[in-house]
Amino acid sequence: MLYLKKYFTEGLIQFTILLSLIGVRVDVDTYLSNQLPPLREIILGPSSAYTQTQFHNLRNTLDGYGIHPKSVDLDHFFTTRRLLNQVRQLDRLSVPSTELNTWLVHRETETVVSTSSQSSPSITLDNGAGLEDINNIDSTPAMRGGAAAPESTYNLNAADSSLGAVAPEGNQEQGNANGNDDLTKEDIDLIDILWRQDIDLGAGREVFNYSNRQKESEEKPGLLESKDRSEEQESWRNGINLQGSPPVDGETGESIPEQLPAIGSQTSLSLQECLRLLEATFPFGEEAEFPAPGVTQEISVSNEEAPSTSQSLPLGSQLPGAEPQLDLEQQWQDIMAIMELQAMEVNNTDLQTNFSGASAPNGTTESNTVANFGLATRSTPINEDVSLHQASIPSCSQDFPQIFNTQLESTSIPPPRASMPRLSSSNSSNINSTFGATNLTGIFLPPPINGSSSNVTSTPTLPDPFATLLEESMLDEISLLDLAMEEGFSQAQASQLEDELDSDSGLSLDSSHSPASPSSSETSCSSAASSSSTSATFSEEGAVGYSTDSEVATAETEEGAVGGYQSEYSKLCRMSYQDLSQFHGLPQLDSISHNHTYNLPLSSPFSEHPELPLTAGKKTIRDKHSSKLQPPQDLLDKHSSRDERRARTMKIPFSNEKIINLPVDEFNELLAKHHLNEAQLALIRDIRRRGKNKMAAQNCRKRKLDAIISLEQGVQDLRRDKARLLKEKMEFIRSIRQMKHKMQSLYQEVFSQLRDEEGRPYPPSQYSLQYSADGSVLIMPRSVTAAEQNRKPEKKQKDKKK
DNA sequence: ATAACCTGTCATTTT
DNA sequence: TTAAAATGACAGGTT
Repeated sequence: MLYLKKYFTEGLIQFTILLSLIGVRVDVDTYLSNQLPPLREIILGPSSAYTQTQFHNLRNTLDGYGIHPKSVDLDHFFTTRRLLNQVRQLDRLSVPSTELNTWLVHRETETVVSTSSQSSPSITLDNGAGLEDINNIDSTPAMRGGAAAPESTYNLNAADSSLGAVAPEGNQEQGNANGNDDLTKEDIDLIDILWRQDIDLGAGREVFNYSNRQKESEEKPGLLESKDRSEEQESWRNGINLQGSPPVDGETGESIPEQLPAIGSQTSLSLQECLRLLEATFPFGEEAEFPAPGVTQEISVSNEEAPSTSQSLPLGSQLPGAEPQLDLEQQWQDIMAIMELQAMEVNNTDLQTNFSGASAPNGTTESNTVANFGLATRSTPINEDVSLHQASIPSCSQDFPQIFNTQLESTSIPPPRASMPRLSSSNSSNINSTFGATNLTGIFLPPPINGSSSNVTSTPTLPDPFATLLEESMLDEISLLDLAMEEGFSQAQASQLEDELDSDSGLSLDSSHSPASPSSSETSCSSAASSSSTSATFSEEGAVGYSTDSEVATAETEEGAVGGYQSEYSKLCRMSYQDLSQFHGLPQLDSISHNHTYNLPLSSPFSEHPELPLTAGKKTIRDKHSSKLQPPQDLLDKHSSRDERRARTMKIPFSNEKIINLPVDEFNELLAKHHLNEAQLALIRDIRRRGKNKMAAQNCRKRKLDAIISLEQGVQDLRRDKARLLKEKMEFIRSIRQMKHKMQSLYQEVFSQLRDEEGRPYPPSQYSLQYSADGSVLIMPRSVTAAEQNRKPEKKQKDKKK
């Protein structure tokens, strides 16, 4: 056993080292802790869960993944674990409104992660599970190394909050690095109001094709970077301005200031920027002209944040009739889009650069902001890019629900037909093609991707403990299953990725199975052992009735029975090994067996000296090592249990086995048959009590292990179910998205074919199609639409279609 | 020498 | 109410 363990462990270590050299990250702990009892036991020894003290230990290995309770890292570990659990709850279906905030946090933290950790792209793929955690961790003294990045993220938050406060008061806390992660309801409402204003403005801007948006979104990460790194900022700005400004200027001219509501006039620069960013992010967004003071930093930050807020919040608010389910759905879409983008970004840095280079007419008046946008982070870490995309693309996916209200409205400049189809096509192409490039390897094989695509700067800033923590906490904690699920999540749209997804799901299933398979193997082991010892077990359990014939047979059966008790646990395997070894007479293992003498069938039931045969039976095994000089009696005593020795001393005329296993009636008869003194009777009763209790203890421990095993199995089953459900959800979301795509195209088609009384097409900037409750479609002026959204649905009908 | 583990035992509770 | 079973806690032995 020891040798096996040693060799096995060493082999694993060597193999792991080899894999790590190749670049494959191998996390042994994951596999060990992933409910692989046999494997774990082989390496680590018998299940620690079997120890009773472990049962009372909340931090036992079952949950602690092998961390010793006394470990110094334990608190840290559990803190991490708690945070991870919190984040893990994010993927629950019931997403409360606060969830939104969490996601915002997630994005920020992601930025942090990206800046700080280059070596763990896989983390970004997670649903942000580790991000928040990471963020928190980052705030710990040990992680101060990455302080710069978090600050920027907090700035984002601050800007965001200020953004929300813009309407009433203006920016107040822009630059502060406060922890205002959460959007208050007021903020949300304000954003919503702004959003509606945007729509009301009627200034269409369909010009935005997807590539533009994407470009902007890609550039956004640069904002964060730029803020953190002033030097790079300058140089980058210059270069970026060249790229980014032209498109922006083109767009600015189209705005319609007059229609701005009072709130619009109140809005400050940051608000404007926010709106602009919203527009950039959302194709349906309107371009509103606001006085543009020269504020760059905060603005850029706010811009950064704005999309994220607008993503989730305004959508729900903007669709008054939308059920909460839709909101959830959209949030899920957000998540999905985020994941997709992350996946995209990981592999598509080249595309990013291309996009940034290929500027499309993108209307923002302010060169500063443009410059910020233009910062297109070529040298920025991938993760940052990813985060940016998270901000932008999800919005794209989200705009679909609003197609009817907003998307076509905003085309004052470009020809709607051309722009819209292009948009959709580009969108789809991006989603499909780009995602097609997504690769699981990118997730699991961070090193090459990182090295190729992103700067090394972030890596050094990341302390080793941080990286270690990330990897361990993220990969181990979240587990391959979750990770795989998340990945599958991210790849939902790409049919091409289906295979990967499957393989991925296969991976996840494997991971989920791997725990199960071991258990199965374990059970098989146990079953084998139990099968071998089943009869023995029965004989023993039935031994209460107590009928054993031959000593040897009983001895073996008893031994087997002992193993059989625990056969179902990992321990059983060991026990069975023992038994086998004993059966084969392996000398080195003989000493392993403890004194189970009480279990040993002492002999023929009615033999006056049961111990002799018993000890003889055991002697055959043990004597090989035990001193040969010992007299038989010593051996007998030595290998007998205390009770046996006592019984022998007291000259009890029958075997302990009978004392223990006989039914009460027979036991009483037996006592009555013999004339025994008080001492003998007391001893016999003690022997019986202890023997019974001994078996009871064994059963009790067995039950404990059974319970633990069943719980583990239940956890595995639940994980599998979770993975399956998530996969199904992914598919549903994908189909919904496809349907929305179709809807969009149909909308365009219908709208383009509409003609007024004079045969002229309706300008998309002024009219939009609205669904009525009865299923008919109305074309309505934008103003009406906006007003309707705000209050009552008064319908000015024009044409009715279908 | 020590820690971890296993098993038996006792005291107590539960059945 | 009692016996048996169950269980927590501890001790001793083994690795």
